[in-house]
Parts: sequence; C-alpha cells; structure tokens
Amino acid sequence: MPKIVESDVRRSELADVTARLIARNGLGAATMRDVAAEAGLTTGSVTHYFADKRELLLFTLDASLQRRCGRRHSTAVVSPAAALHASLEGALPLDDDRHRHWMVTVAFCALAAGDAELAAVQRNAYREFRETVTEQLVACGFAEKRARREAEWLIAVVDGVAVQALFDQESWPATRQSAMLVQALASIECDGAARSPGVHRKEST
Amino acid sequence: MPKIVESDVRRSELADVTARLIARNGLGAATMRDVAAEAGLTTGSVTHYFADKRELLLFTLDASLQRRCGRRHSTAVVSPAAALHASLEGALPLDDDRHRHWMVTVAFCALAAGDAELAAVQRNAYREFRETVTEQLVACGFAEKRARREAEWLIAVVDGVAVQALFDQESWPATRQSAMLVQALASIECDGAARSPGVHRKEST
Amino acid sequence: MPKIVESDVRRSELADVTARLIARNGLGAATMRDVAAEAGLTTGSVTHYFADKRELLLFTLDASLQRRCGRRHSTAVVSPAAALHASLEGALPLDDDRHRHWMVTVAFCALAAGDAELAAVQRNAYREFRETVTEQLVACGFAEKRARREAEWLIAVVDGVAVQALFDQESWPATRQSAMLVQALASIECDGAARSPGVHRKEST
Amino acid sequence: MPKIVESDVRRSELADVTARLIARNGLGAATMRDVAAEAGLTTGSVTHYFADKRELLLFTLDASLQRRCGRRHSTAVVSPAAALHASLEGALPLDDDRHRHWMVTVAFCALAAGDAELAAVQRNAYREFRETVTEQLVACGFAEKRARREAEWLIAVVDGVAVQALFDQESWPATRQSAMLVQALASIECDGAARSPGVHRKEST
DNA sequence: TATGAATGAGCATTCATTCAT
DNA sequence: AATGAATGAATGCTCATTCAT
Repeated sequence: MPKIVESDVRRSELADVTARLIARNGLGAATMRDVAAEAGLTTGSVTHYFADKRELLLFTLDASLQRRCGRRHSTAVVSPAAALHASLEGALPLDDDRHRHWMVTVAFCALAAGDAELAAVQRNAYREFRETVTEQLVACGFAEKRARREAEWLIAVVDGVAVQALFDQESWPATRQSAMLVQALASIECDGAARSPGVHRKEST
Repeated sequence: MPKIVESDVRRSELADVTARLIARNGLGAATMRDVAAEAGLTTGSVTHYFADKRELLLFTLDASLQRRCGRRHSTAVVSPAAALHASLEGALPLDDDRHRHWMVTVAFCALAAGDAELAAVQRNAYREFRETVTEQLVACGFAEKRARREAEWLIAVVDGVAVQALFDQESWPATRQSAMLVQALASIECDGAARSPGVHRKEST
Repeated sequence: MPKIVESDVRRSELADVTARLIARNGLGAATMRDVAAEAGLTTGSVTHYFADKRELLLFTLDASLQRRCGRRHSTAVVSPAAALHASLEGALPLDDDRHRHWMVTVAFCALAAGDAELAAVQRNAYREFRETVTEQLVACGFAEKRARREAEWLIAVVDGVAVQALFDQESWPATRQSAMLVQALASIECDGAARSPGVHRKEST
Repeated sequence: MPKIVESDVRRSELADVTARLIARNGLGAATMRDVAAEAGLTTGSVTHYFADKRELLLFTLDASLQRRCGRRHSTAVVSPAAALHASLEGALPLDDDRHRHWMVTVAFCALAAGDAELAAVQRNAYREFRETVTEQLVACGFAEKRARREAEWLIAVVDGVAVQALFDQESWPATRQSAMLVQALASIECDGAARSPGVHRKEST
C-alpha cells in the first residue's frame, strides 16, 4: 500500500517536472532525459512510473487541465458568487503555477489536432469546466438557460485574457487580469459583492 | 529582380506547408524532410530559401501572426464599423485557413517562453493588433482612452472564443463564433449597424 | 537437501520457460524480464537460481541438447533395434516438445561460433550422441567400424529431416518424418522388424 | 541510373557485413551500429539503403538463402549429373562463404517461428530448392515421382551433413562432407560418373 | 540552383544487473 | 528467499545540417 502511494507521489512529481520543462521551452523540450535529470532520476527509472513517454505526456496534460479547468477543491465556500469567482480566477495565469499549466495545455493544442485521445482529454476538460461554471451561476440565482450562456461568455473572457497574457506577459500583470475578471462578473451583475443594479460595465466617457 | 520574387514566392509556399504540418500534428511534426517533401522539394533544396530551420520557423510564425492579427488589406472599406468587424473576424478560426494560423501561433506559445526573439515577434504582433483595433474604434467615434479599453475587451472576447474553438472545435462552429463577436460589438454599441441605444447584451430572463 | 532439490526443480522450470521463449521468437526474446514473468517470478528472483543470464542460457542449451541428443532414459528396452529407433526418433521434432528443443539448439548455433564454451557444449553433445548410436548399432550386430559409419549416416539423415521440418513445418508432418527414419533404418537392414534381405530403400519406378 | 546500381551494390555490401556479423556471433551481434562500423559507414547512413533494421535483416536472409539453396548460376553445365552435384554441393558449408550463409539462415530459424514473413521467405527458398533438385533428377533420367522422392532424400542427407558440420566443425572437414555427398549420389545411382549397377552404398562389413 | 548521400548528435526505449528492504 | 526500485549502457531510429556533384 505505501508503495502505491509513493508511486503516485512520484508520478505527480514527474508530471510537475515535465510541465515545467514544457512551459519553459515547449513540448520539444520535454525529453525523457531532461525530465529524469530534473527530477533527480535516471532515464530508465522514469519508466518505472510511466511505461511510455506518451503516458507521461497524457498524465501531465491531464494534471495541467485539472489545475486550470478542474473542479476547485475549496472546501469551505463562503458564497455561490465567491465560488464562481474562485473557479474563473483559477483559469487565469495569475501566478507561476497557473501560468505553467496554461502553457502546458496550450502546448498540446496543435498536437491534439492529430491525436484523438489527446483531443478528447482537452474537450472533456473544457466541457466539465463549462458545466461547473454553469452550475455555479445557477447557484447564484440564474436560470438554467441563461446560466449556460453566461458561463460561455465568462469563460471566453477569462480565456481571452489568459491568452493575451501568455502572448504578451508584460502587458498583462496579474492585477490587470483580475480587474478584467471582476469587470466581467460585474457585467452580469454577479460580482459577489453588492449588486450594482444599474447598467453593467459602466464606462466613464 | 525576378529571382528575388521567385524566391519570395517559394518562401511563402514553404511557410504555408510548414504551417499546415504544425497545425496538423504540432511543432514536432514540422521536420525539414516533411516540409521539403510536402512542397515537392528535396531537403537540401529548402536550405536555399531558409539557411536554418529556425529561420523557417520564424518566418512561418510571422506569416501566421500576420494573417491572424495582421493589418487587414481590405482595400475598400465601407465604414469604420465594418472595418473593425473585419479585423476582429480575421482573428477568429472561422475557416481552415484561419484555424491553421491560430494553431501555428498557439503552437509557438510555449516555445517563445524560452526564446526572446520569438517572444518579441508574438508580443509585437499583439500590440500592433491592439493598436489597429483601437484606431478603428476611434474612427467609430470612441474617445482615445475608452477606445483602448474597449479594444482590449474585444480582443479578449475574440481570443477567448477562438481558444475555446481550438480546444473544442465541435462545440464552436463558425456561426456560433460569429454570433459571439456580433454580440460583443453590440455590447459596446458599435455593431456596425444601427446604434442600439439601450442596454447591451440584452438577455431574456 | 530439500533446498537443493527445490532449487534444481526451479532451475529446470526456468530453463523450460527460457526454451519456450527462444523457440517462439528467437534468442533475443529470452529476456530476463520475460523469463521471470512467464515463470511467475520477479526479475531479481531469477538471480537466486542463475547468477547470470549467461548461466541461464548455458543451462537451457544444455537441457535442450540433452533432450534432443541425450541418452534416452528408456528403462525397459525391448530390443537393441528398438533402442536405436528410440534414440533417433528422439532427435526428430515430432511433437511440440522436441520441436522446441531443436529450435533452441539451433538458435545457439551462430552464437556458439564466437563462444568457445557454448561450442564445446554443442560439440560434446553431438559426439556423445554419435557414440550412443554407434553402441546401439554394435548391439544390433554391426561391427565397430561399420557401426560408426552407419551412425554418422543415420544421424545425418535424421538431422537433415529435422532441419527441413524446422524450415518448412507444413511440408514435414510427423508421419513423414517418421517414415523417413524407418526407411533409413531399413536401408541399413536394421529396421527393428523383419530383415528385408534385398536392396534397401526399394523404390517402385 | 548509376545511382540505383550504386545503391544495389551498397545494399549487397551491407548484407554481406550483416551476414558476417550474424555468422560470427549470432543475430544479436547484428546491431545497426556494428553493421555500419564494419562497412565503414555511420549509423544514419545505413538508413539510406535500408529504411529499417527489419529490411536489412530480410534482405540479408534472402541473400543467404539464395546462396545456400538458390538456383546455381553455373552457365556452362557439362552434364545433368554434374549440375545436380553442383546444386547439392552448394548447400554444403564447404568453405567460409557457404558456412557463413548456413549460419545466417539457421540463425533466423527460431526468429521465423514467430514471424510469418520470415517463415515464408525460408519456406519458399526450401521449396524452390526442392523443385530445382527434382528437375535436375528428371534431367538425369528419373521419373517425375521418384525424382521428387529422391530429391527430398538427397536434400535431407546434405542438410544433415551440413548441420552436423555446423555443430561440430572439427569432425566434419570439407573432404568428409563431400565424400558423404558423393556416397549419397552413388546410392541412387546418379553419381555423375559410371553407373554402378549393383547395390548402392555398398559397405564392406 | 538543385540534389541526395553522408554525418553525428540526440531521441525513446529496452535490458541485465545491483541492492536495500 | 524474494522483491522491485534503480541504474546506466546499449539499441534502433530520426533529424538538422553539410557538401560534393
């Protein structure tokens, strides 16, 4: 039993190292050698935990998608609005960790185009994320149908901000990304704070 | 002179082939062999047009960014609003061509993280795009400051839709992407048609 | 004492597994992993019985040669001719077991070319076999000198049939191999049955 | 055109080197590196001539089988009996060259057990050989049916001698092998010389 | 210009072996 | 006695690059 636990820990460690390498220099940089070296192991040793490079990559992608779109494990949720905010914030590259996992999932994008299994992993993660956000909006008081539509809208904004941040990190510091999210939430009158009853996205001038 | 022209045509052809390969199976699929073969040339022949693989990749990335974020060559623009719409629409993966170039620029994302030159190319393309959209919004009557803010917002929405379309093509057919863009433009009361004076993104229920 | 016996049983089991793997897919298929797995053990466990892979292979080869050319353990021999027949029949790949051991000894053939120890094992087995057959022919009434010559002849025929059967199993069913052996024995008037006094290998037309 | 010729020459050279390595130390010794090194090339260079290791091995096996069982290219055949003798002699490991090719074809034996394509190559070579010898016996005056039977017999003897020579080279010098062949031919009264009308394989005591 | 043979480094993977438990 | 994690060398193969023709 302890063996299995140990093994799972090692798998996560290796996936972490792999994610780091991919985020830093692209998928091509994730060689078995480098992954092993960075993890303080030898090449052959990695195969004790992942039979294949493919298995390692799939696991890494899955882990990154979990962190980016995955169900939040916030145990004590204060309010539905706060939960929603937390979910969407989790999908913004606000710190190194989230930045890394965005990089990883994006790096697999083109690869998935020619690989049905990879594509399915990505697709499912997205749909699950959409479902989560929708449910959270319902919990905030939106009707099912509208919640679904707003979820798509919110995810689009968050992803759009995230992608711009990836392409031009300097122009998109964390504060600016967060502000954009707050604004988006306010625009559907679900900012988790006082309900501003007026027109959303009120712009001066 | 004709030589150079010929050469430029060949370079573009090769970049196109490269983009196709990258979009189909990722950056790793863009081997010199395959690029050459797909273009009907031999390996060594490609080096007459690109000294390096790096040079080929840089050129390919630049070309793809031009098509995705690049200055539109719409010669006869009917109205400022139409121009704006055209610009943003150009950044959505509405057909195979635009899908391909999105794939390419996204594929380079992680690679650029460890490569200053690549990063600069991406960053500049994005900033240029933001500038263009801002100018078009100014031409639509927005004040400079607000135009800049709305440009960011619009690009975020467009990119967000695009990214979701890349990750889950089935859920995002062209019509849905276009509808989202129209909605976004309407929300800032710049939909290219009659100014709807009321609240933007009017939702039933 | 029981330990040793146990150990010997295990060694034989492992040699059997090894032989099976070699016969099925060649010497290259006999990896320590696969041998261990097929025997229901772990890799490291095999090293308790064989210090080396070399030791395992040598033991396997020896065991296979014993079964193919080895001294028959026919406890109750009816007649010298029957004993001779049994010996030679043992060297034909008439069933899966004998087929396997022929495969194994043949697989080592080229390997032995560059390995004195292996070569010696093979050579000695052959010489011992020749000696056995010679003795059995003497027991059948042949003079020493002629017995030796006929032994070589008989072994040549048996080996020739065996080799053809290995290369083209379909063309050489067990019945055909046996017939050939009977014919060869008849040709030296030692068929274990009625002595056909006439010309040997009588052919119609 | 000269390219192709060159290429074919290289392929044969590489097959020769491969055969040499296999004959010397077994199939496992035929690594791409060693083949390349022994041929004075680099590893990657070998792939210009053989896409695969498998392709190289198949070619090598085929070439060896051709030399061992292949149709003799004896242009000026003196007599049918001489042709027959030449064919069978070609299948004896009388010199280094023939010894090498026997080793090679034998080395593939077990490998072919788990590989349909390899098995087919071997089987076909054997059947072709049987056909050739049968035809040559017919040319010597034997009736079709008996020719076929005697061909099998002769090949069995030749192979049996060959196999013993492989397993115990010292006991089977070329002269002894040749003598055995002559004896076998004489036994069917087709020794290429004067027809000995009496009983074949006349043995003194 | 264009070719494709040749190179050599780098890749994922396999494997015999060792060793702490 | 038995395990299985760890090692590190070796293998087949791919690929960007070079270069003589």
